[in-house]
Amino acid sequence: MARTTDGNGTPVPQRLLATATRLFAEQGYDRTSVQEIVEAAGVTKGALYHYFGSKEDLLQEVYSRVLRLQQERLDAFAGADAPVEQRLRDAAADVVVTTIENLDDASIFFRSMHHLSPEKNKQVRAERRRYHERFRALIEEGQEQGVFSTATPADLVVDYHFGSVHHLSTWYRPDGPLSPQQVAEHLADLLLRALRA
Amino acid sequence: MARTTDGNGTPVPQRLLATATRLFAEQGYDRTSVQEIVEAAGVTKGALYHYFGSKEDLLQEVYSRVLRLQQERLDAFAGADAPVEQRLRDAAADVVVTTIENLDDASIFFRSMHHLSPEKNKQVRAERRRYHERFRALIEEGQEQGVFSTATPADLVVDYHFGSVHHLSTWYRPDGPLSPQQVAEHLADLLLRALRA
DNA sequence: CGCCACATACCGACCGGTTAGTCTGTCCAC
DNA sequence: GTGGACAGACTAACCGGTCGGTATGTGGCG
Repeated sequence: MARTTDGNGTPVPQRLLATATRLFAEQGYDRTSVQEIVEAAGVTKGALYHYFGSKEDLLQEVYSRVLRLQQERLDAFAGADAPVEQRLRDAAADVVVTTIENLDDASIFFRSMHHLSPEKNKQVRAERRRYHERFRALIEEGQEQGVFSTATPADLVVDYHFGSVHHLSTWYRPDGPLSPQQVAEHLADLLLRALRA
Repeated sequence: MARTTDGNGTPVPQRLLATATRLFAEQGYDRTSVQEIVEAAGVTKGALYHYFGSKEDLLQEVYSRVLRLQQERLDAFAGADAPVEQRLRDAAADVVVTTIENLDDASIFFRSMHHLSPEKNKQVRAERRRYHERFRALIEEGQEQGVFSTATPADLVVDYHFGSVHHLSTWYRPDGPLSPQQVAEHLADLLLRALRA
């Protein structure tokens, strides 16, 4: 029997990544020791360093997974065949839902960015900027068509919205009164109302 | 001659706190060693532990300073003699300016909260809730008077705005094109426009 | 004025504990 | 029997915090 699945059904690398994600979100990157991760995943350090080059690689994996997912979803919504205000609303609401559904990833993302080495950080920032710019383009499109106000620079509007998305991991609780979809609707509403020409 | 000022003009405790604030903001709490702090402040560990009980106390000092300041300012703006939309706008803009002017404090605040011990964390959260509720009351006042839309729960609006404030430490750069006041005007505008009845 | 008693401010060697990462060895599948 | 998939003991570098000691200042007293 291949050791890669051990007692559990999921292969070791995935299990390590999932465990690390949970622990990083709960305790923070620096407060989580490699020993803790491997124990929780039911393996030893040998296994971890067999699949990952370093503890930091584990963190970077979380980042690239999140970024890839969000970028794909944004591309889909932004490129849809609908009026720009509809496309922006859908994209804005979707990123809220996706963030809430992966709250662990989100809190790691915003809290532990500065733990990455300069090169990896640069890489992440670059990908993030691409995402940012895609979103901004959507707003600018609406401004040019006259359906969105031009009172506020598009850049700032993007940061305004992503600020609230970023903040979700601080206050949103799954057992609270609002479902992810409801929160998403409200936040998208606020954005669209702020943008009314 | 009193040693408290050593070669430098500022007294040792303040110097230690200022140095720690800068380093915590630059590298994060866990990544900053006590040794590093005392070296940068030009003293030794003996001095630090003479004035502070622990490394954590240093962090808590930052928190209580920020919270006290913001609460005072909010109280002043919220209790002013002006229409509610004016008071909200002023308060919303002021917290942006104050945050930008103390960006180090702000990034520590949001990034290192979970590094505080449970008791201290609870204390900080309680103070933060008071602040949150004061702000919410302002919005509810406007909603009751019919000048603000009731489409979005006041709670969520508060989190929406503070999300963007929180996010400032991620993207705002002093050498960017916008002054703190300009950013504050824009963000307050966005909030007020989103709230138009 | 001079001297002693004490407090304050700080130094820096040191301690127990923890950490990320390494390395050698074992075991099983093919 | 060869190579991938791990196990787990080990290391070297730190870490926060402590502690005995010292230099300087201050107030009381004769």
